[in-house]
Amino acid sequence: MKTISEKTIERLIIYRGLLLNLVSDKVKNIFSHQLATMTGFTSAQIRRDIMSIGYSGSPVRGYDIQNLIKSLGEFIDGEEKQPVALVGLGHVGRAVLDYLKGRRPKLEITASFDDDPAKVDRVFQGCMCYHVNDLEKIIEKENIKVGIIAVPADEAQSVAERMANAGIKGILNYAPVKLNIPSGIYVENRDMTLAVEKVAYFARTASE
Amino acid sequence: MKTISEKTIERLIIYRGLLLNLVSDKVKNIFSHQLATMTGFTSAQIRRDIMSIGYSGSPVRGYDIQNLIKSLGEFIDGEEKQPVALVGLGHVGRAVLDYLKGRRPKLEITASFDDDPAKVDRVFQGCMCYHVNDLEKIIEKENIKVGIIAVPADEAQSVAERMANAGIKGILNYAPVKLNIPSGIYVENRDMTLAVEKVAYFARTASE
DNA sequence: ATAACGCTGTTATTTTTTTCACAATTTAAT
DNA sequence: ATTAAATTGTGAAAAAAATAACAGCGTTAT
Ligand SMILES: NC(=O)c1ccc[n+]([C@@H]2O[C@H](COP(=O)([O-])OP(=O)(O)OC[C@H]3O[C@@H](n4cnc5c(N)ncnc54)[C@H](O)[C@@H]3O)[C@@H](O)[C@H]2O)c1
Ligand SMILES: NC(=O)c1ccc[n+]([C@@H]2O[C@H](COP(=O)([O-])OP(=O)(O)OC[C@H]3O[C@@H](n4cnc5c(N)ncnc54)[C@H](O)[C@@H]3O)[C@@H](O)[C@H]2O)c1
Repeated sequence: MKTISEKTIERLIIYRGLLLNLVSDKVKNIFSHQLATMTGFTSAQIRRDIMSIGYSGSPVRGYDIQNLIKSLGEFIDGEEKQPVALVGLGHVGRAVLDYLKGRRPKLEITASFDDDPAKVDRVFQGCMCYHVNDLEKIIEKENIKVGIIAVPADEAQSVAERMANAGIKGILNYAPVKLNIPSGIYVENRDMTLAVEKVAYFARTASE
Repeated sequence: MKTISEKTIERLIIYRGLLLNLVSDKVKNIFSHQLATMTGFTSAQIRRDIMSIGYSGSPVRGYDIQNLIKSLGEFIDGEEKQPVALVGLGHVGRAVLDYLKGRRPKLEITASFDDDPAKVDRVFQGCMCYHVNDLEKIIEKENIKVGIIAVPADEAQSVAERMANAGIKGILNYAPVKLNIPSGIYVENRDMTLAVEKVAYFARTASE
């Protein structure tokens, strides 16, 4: 199968989210141009993206919503449920934990870690908080491949290294630092300062 | 001046953040290939980006760190301080407010809004929380052009419309919905589910 | 002075991503 | 059956982004 770009994956995820929100008994099908209006992408882009996962619609009828959701799901999520580890139960960690809870059946934060005695060994949102010392042990035992970093900036690198050692293959990093880890591990950075600065730049220059 | 792409802006912001973190009296200059190692971009890319804001380094010496930070700052931030409005003081809103506090001199959340009586008319991190009913009034009075949305998903569209009405030009949206607002307003979406799904996808497929 | 070095600035090239445009196809109407 | 209508799937074109390549220059060593 041809490799799919990061941008395409992002759009596919957007389509799936959108479709999940409009499931109804009334409408069974949807056209690429409708998805285009809803997302702001072009219809050609959408047809191409959907083509790339091997799903086919029908001319005249468009795409069958239920089947498309199913195909997108298989492509994005794979077969098995993916457990996720979260490190750092501060503001950000808690928001993330609350938010993901029950939202995607195939993704669940099954283990969290902190080094604050007030948090360790308690259960948050149904998720056990372990001491960060046990990180490798738990991640290996539960065969977790996805990690979220929500610790202060100067702890992030060390957490990332330990995740890498424990066999994590993808990291979502909320700390505002570039992580230095072996290639082969996918890292997605979500730096809030960057986001605000970017919006501020376009807000400022748009009006000139 | 030629218009600068979104991707370039993101990288410029990354360079600036990085340089701010390594300010020291020891090292005065930096080479494009050093920035390349630190960021993971190529040196050619970096020279090109820096060129695009009109800054020039010196052969042999590379870039003067202080001057480069200054040029990047002028380009990214502009002259004047930019006030920012935050709507929704839940988990996400609070994290954002705490986090941005004092981090960028030119960016400050000067007004926040909620509809929860327990929060309205109180001060959080030095930032006044107004009732969301007064949104237009305050935003217009303080001439705010940048807004952050951190309210529940089904409130986001209405908040966005009110922001647009009040003259906001850029929105950072943490709610997992596509906002429908007039063109000319820049919108940056930060959907956490999307981020986790993306990382999970690459974690899963990388190891195959 | 001058030569050698190693960098930047910038043009050219390549690669990737998006858009265009239309033949093929399915359905519904006649 | 035949026609008309409207959409998909996709090759081709265009646009955007990244990389490569190197001339020219400032610095340093000699
Ligand atoms: N991307 C964003 O939107 C955003 C917003 C705010 C903050 N941040 C960043 O996210 C990170 C967390 O922010 P926060 O506001 O939640 O901070 P916080 O201080 O509220 O939470 C940090 C948590 O990590 C725990 N911790 C500290 N060191 C640890 C370690 N070595 N191992 C395990 N746990 C450890 C602390 O006990 C605490 O519970 C910071 O790096 C911050 O800069 C990002
Ligand atoms: N992008 C992310 O990383 C991420 C993570 C978690 C949550 N979220 C999203 O961010 C948003 C906020 O999440 P949260 O966990 O902070 O939720 P929350 O419920 O903790 O906070 C929402 C806040 O908005 C206020 N509010 C509600 N309606 C309002 C209105 N009409 N006007 C003004 N204020 C109003 C509430 O009083 C509350 O203080 C949600 O849309 C959620 O889906 C995003």
